[in-house]
Amino acid sequence: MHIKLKALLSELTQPNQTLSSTRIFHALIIKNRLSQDPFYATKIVRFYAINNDLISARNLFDETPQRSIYLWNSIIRAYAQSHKFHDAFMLFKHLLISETRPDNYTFACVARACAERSDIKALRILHGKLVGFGLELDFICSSALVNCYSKLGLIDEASFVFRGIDKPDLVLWNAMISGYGSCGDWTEGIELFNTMLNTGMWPDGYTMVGLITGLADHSLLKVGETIHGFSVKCGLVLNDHVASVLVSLYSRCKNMESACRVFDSLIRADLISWSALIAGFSQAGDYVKALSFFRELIMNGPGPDPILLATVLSASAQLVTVGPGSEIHAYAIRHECSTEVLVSSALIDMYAKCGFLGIGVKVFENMPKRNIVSYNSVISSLGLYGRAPEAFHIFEKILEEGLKPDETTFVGLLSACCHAGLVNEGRKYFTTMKRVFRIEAKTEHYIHMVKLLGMDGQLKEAYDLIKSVKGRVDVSVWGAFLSCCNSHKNYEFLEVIAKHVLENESKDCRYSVMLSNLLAGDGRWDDVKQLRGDNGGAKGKMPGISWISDMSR
DNA sequence: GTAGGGTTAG
Repeated sequence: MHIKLKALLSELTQPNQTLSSTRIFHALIIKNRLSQDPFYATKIVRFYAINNDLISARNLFDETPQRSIYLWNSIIRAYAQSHKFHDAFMLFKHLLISETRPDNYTFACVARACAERSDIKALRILHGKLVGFGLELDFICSSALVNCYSKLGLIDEASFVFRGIDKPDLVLWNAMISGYGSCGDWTEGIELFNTMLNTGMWPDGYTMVGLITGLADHSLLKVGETIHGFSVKCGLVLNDHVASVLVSLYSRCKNMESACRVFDSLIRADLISWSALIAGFSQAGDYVKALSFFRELIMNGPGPDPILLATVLSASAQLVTVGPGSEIHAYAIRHECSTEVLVSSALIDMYAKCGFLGIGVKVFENMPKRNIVSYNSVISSLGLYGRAPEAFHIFEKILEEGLKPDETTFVGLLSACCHAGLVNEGRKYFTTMKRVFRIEAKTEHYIHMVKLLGMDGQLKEAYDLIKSVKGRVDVSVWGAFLSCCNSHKNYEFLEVIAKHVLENESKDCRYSVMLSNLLAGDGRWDDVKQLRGDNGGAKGKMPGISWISDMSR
């Protein structure tokens, strides 16, 4: 009988085993009176955990009198992995007062739970306990600690743990390198990488991923390319994980040519790589390509998930045609994920931007569960159509629900005020945001307030508001002010505006166009000519149309 | 004990 059970067990260990096969196995174990055996109990607990049946897992744990450390670890891990951290910690506490001694895996698992719930205090206590058990030099514990400390931004503590280890293994090196990577300290990461190579340790895919993940912007693209080149040169297999990180790196930097090249080299691209590529095209503004890759994925690739659907919906919103977006909506309905918060929020926005506010509102009303993003979506959408009172009403609902409005909520509200020309309401929300909700005003908020005041002719007030900003004022705020001065033909603030716009000249030529309009309005033709002649980089980009229209005015 | 993608703000 045992042999038969062992055979069944190995069959169950296959990745595609299900909850029902676990139940059958459990029943068999009970029938053979083996359920008291911690070995089988552990296996079944793990199977239940994989199938998200924590209740059965817990029942079995409770019913097993002899609890090996494997059994304890399995049930603790089961809770931790489904983010039931409180239960995981309670069990851990029970374990500590039981006769069983926790092992390195227990500490590693609980440490990870601390990191996932951002509980620095608990992690430190755990660290102390682990030292008490004499596990501070254990590779598994210390790599878990290095990971957790760096995930919580405590890179110095991570490095302290790392330096305490005499001859780190590859996983520990990788943990420390990716710690530096994830906190953006790529110079330290590369230095450590060199040290590692000097000790004779050979990198693997994890090392490369760790090195590259922190590189996010254009200035670091070269570094990424060098690392990419290094791994190819050293004959390191560009396994799909490394390749997918590269796809994501190149996509983030909007270098879609390289992203595609690496993507094509993938033997079998998984959902994450597809998503990185599609998001890359979308962020680079190539929405059509993003959607065509999405179509290809639907036909040949893995099934999309809510995250990807939200990405492609935002891409189709940018196209301002409802066709692609509603096709995606239909797809989402067919696959029963149209009511996911992520998907619905993107749907509301897409319908509103494509001219179908009503459908967007319907989607909102049909949502079984909402979060602040969904509320923000509907507020901005209503605002976009000038339906400010309804947007205000949604805001009240947020408060009734006990949700916390965020920065974006107020961007939406202020934009609604702008679209409806409600200066006093805008002022009120701006103050409430700062005083009641302690949200600091950001560029977007200032843009809307400046527009709101400026369009109402309160140019002096708008100017005072800009001057009250602590720190750097983004050129777009000056741009908003400039456009108000233009429409009121007010030349009082011309000099100060010109100063700020010209400082940011190369960034965006729209502002110099508007500035030349203002100058022209004031009859300062020499300045206009100078602006057109002396603006270096922006020169070629400056459209001639505003110039011509101003001359003929 | 180690890896990658995300919605709202015109």
